[in-house]
Amino acid sequence: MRDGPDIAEIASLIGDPARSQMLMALLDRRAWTAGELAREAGITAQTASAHLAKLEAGGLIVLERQGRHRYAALADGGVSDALEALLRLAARQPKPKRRPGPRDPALRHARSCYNHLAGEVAVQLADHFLALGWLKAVADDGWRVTKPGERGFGDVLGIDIGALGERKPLVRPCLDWSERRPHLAGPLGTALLESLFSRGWVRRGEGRAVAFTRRGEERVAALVKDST
Amino acid sequence: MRDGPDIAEIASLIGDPARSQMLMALLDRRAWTAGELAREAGITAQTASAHLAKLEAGGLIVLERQGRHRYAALADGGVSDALEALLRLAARQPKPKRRPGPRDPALRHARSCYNHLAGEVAVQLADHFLALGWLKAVADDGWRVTKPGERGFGDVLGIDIGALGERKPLVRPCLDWSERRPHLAGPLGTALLESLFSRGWVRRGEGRAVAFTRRGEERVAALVKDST
DNA sequence: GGCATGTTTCGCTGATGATCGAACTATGCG
DNA sequence: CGCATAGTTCGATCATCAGCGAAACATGCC
Repeated sequence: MRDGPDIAEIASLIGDPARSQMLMALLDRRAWTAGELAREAGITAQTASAHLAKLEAGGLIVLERQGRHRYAALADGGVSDALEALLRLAARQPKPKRRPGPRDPALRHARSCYNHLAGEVAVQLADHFLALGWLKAVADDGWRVTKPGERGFGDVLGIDIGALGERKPLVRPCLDWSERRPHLAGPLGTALLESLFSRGWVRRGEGRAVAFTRRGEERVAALVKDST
Repeated sequence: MRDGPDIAEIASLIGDPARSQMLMALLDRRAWTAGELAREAGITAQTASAHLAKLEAGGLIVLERQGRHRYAALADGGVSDALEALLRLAARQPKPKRRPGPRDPALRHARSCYNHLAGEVAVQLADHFLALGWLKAVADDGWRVTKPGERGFGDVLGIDIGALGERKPLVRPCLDWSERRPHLAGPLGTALLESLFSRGWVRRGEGRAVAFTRRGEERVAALVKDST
């Protein structure tokens, strides 16, 4: 005799490691094929197929056939809200059993973390934005974009803060796995990575690695030096 | 080789039916003893003990010994945020396998749903507040308290809207299990139920039932008739 | 048509984890 | 001191479900 909706069913859908990894990948708001998600989660195609069917039945994702591919995407904003809330919860747990960081130097330097930038460079950029006063630390471990920040992100990086919408946390700190210090996540973090791609400052490398182009390396180095 | 925090671990903690039921109970922001939670979840004390240990290890709850009791409470607002996000996700799923509603007429009429009021009366009240313009429907299936609403809730029910704090959704619709129409949830829903208790309009009945006193029945009937 | 690729279905196996009975410890009461 | 109540630990059982191999199905390309 329970009242209200069944939260356990939804949570246990997210609670499987393979499924949660797929959902994390989908947080970038793009649609992924079943095969891509299988590879991302490190499972075979059969298993992935079963997982996708369950996620769809649970209303967490929508599936669309297109040719011989089947694209999956998060069902709506409510789903990403829930995932992000869980992410925030999970982020604050110390993880003693985890390795201190990626062994690959390229990964240490710059990599993608879901839909934003992580690694050495990402942490340096966060420091830089804070030092310039583009971001301000606010209560409860949060960050806020300042007025100068709105101008700065627009002028220097071509990011229109206003266009990012009203989503509650426009930017929030995400603890960097290798650096153990925060880098930018949230809509602004996503926009930052997209800006770097579209300006040709970075390219996708092996796996999660992100390779800086010569021009990108120079521009970012100049930015960071500027603030010290 | 995963990046970022482990969302699956947290989600699977919530994903167990017994544990999720305990967490739902704890959403009322009070501290419950281990035994109470065991009864609430319909499991034995041993099992509950194991669950509580896991929830604590996962950082979802905090435990405090006091004499021979052990009180459990949600760790912080981040946890209830995540639970509410999941609740919102779960609420929109049709549940064909579930019975249409409680058989007990008393339960149909008025009962508590987590920390707010549910049942016939609760839905009537929601209709009433909307009709009076105290609440306004806003985008994305939400509700907002209007200026007249702030005065009304204060004058008629003694609820100080300003004192409810800045928690993002001050009020949100919660689909009523028996009526299949929304009633008030969120901080305002909680305050409403508390107001009814403190004014002596309702008393706790058997289980989840809420019994209206003679005076309470009259006052609510007058309120609702007013708006038609 | 024939072939490669992407996806799904079927059947089985194995591991995880929830559950409870029983016994044990800790606290409060008289 | 006993006694009662609250909570925990231990061990064993049992159901659930992720996972994969094998084979089928679907689609696009030549």
